[in-house]
Amino acid sequence: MGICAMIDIKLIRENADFVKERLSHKQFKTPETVDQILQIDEQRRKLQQALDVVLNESNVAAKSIGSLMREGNTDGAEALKMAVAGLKQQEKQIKEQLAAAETQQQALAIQLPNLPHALVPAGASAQQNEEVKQGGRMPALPQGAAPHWELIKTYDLIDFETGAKIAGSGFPLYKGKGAKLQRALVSYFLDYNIAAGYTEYSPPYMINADSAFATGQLPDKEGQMYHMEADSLYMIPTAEVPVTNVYRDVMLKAEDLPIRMTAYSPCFRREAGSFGAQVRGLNRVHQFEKVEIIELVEPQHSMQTLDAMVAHVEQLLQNLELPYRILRLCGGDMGFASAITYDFEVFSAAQERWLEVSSVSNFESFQANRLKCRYKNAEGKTQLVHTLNGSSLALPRIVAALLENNQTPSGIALPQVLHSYFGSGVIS
RNA sequence: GGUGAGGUGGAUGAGUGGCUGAAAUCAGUAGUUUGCUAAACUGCCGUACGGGUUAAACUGUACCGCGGGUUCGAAUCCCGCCCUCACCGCCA
Repeated sequence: MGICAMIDIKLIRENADFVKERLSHKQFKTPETVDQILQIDEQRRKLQQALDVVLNESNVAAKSIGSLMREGNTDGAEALKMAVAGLKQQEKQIKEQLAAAETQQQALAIQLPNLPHALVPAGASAQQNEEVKQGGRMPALPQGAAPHWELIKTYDLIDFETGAKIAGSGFPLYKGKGAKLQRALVSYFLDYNIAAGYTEYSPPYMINADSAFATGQLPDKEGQMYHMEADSLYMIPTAEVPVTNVYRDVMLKAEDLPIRMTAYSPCFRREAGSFGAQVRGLNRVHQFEKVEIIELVEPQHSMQTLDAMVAHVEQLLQNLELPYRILRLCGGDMGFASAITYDFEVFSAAQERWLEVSSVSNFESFQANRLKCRYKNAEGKTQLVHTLNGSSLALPRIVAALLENNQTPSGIALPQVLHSYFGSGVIS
């Protein structure tokens, strides 16, 4: 078993200071981990070399014994067997040490998050995120406009109490026009993505540990996922996990790229410890609907692809006629596996709050390294692909904003693009 | 859940203890030939981690679903597990 760092071990060996500098941007608090990795790595390689020598001696001896046997020289073969007897013991001993070193190095290596891209602003928390753009028109709501949880009651769209009875708090029960609105949004989002060239997938909603590790949910976000202990499966926190894992352990050709996938799925998140005033209604739930886009591209194109994905999501928000802003996340607010992330927020006018509805990230080779998803580049060299993904879009907060921003005395006026999907232009 | 068959390189697929890192075919690739297209012929063509080199060459080790075991030596024998396929049972 090799060492599976998310960051290339060669980069750490050759440029430890650069790695530390970038990690500090991501608020990584223990730069000494890098030095520890280097130290263990050196040790590990020495052991590996020692083991190779011993194994080589065994292999050579075994071949000689084979020839002696074939010549009928049993005495010579027996003598050589005796002579070689000690090698086994040595082999066993070195193997144990090597395994220990590998385990140790692996344990350290998986603690390192992906390195942030040069564009990523410094900063420790959401306050330092950089607003790159605002768009859409702010609605002018009358005094006393209702927040979405009241509108949901008014139009009988979601029964939170019964959802709580069935499963627990944070598991909304959509009904009637609420359920239909969900379906309309999912269909519209998928069609919009398909029209842009993404291939639709409908993945498993549970994943095994290998898949969760490959995209970076394990070990970093173990506590965020629902775990089915009896079957060693996790409920997906996002379609990103099953869909990206389509290409785990796959060798691609350059002409296969880019690979562009979209998938609808429910998403399950424990959201442990995040109760409070800010989580009313649809602001934060344990189960929600989302449509995801995922791309696998050649490394030299990934930043351009990221921009294209951002533009794609932005257009979708414009089509929904929602006021939005785009944030470039600072190092401290970014995910573990991401090199650069743009968040999309819509303004939910009655709550007067910005709600995150999409997060578009370039993971560069971090996920691909864990996925072992590689391709042969133009020079015929094997190289890791770059992976990217984003939501287009997550439903509940879109629903919240649509309800709040479009409330009128005669009902909720839906944006034009949804009319055919919803079968009507208004929720009344 | 039961029974049976099977998991080998990018693909198909041979291989039941040493000369097999793995036949053959296809795909790929470099070249030769032919007036183009097509075809034919020849060479090359797995991955990972090391050593070595300016870079190569060269070289060590590991890998034939995964993990153990037997053996001087395992794709090949033994044990456990996973997965796939077929049939049966159960079931939306």
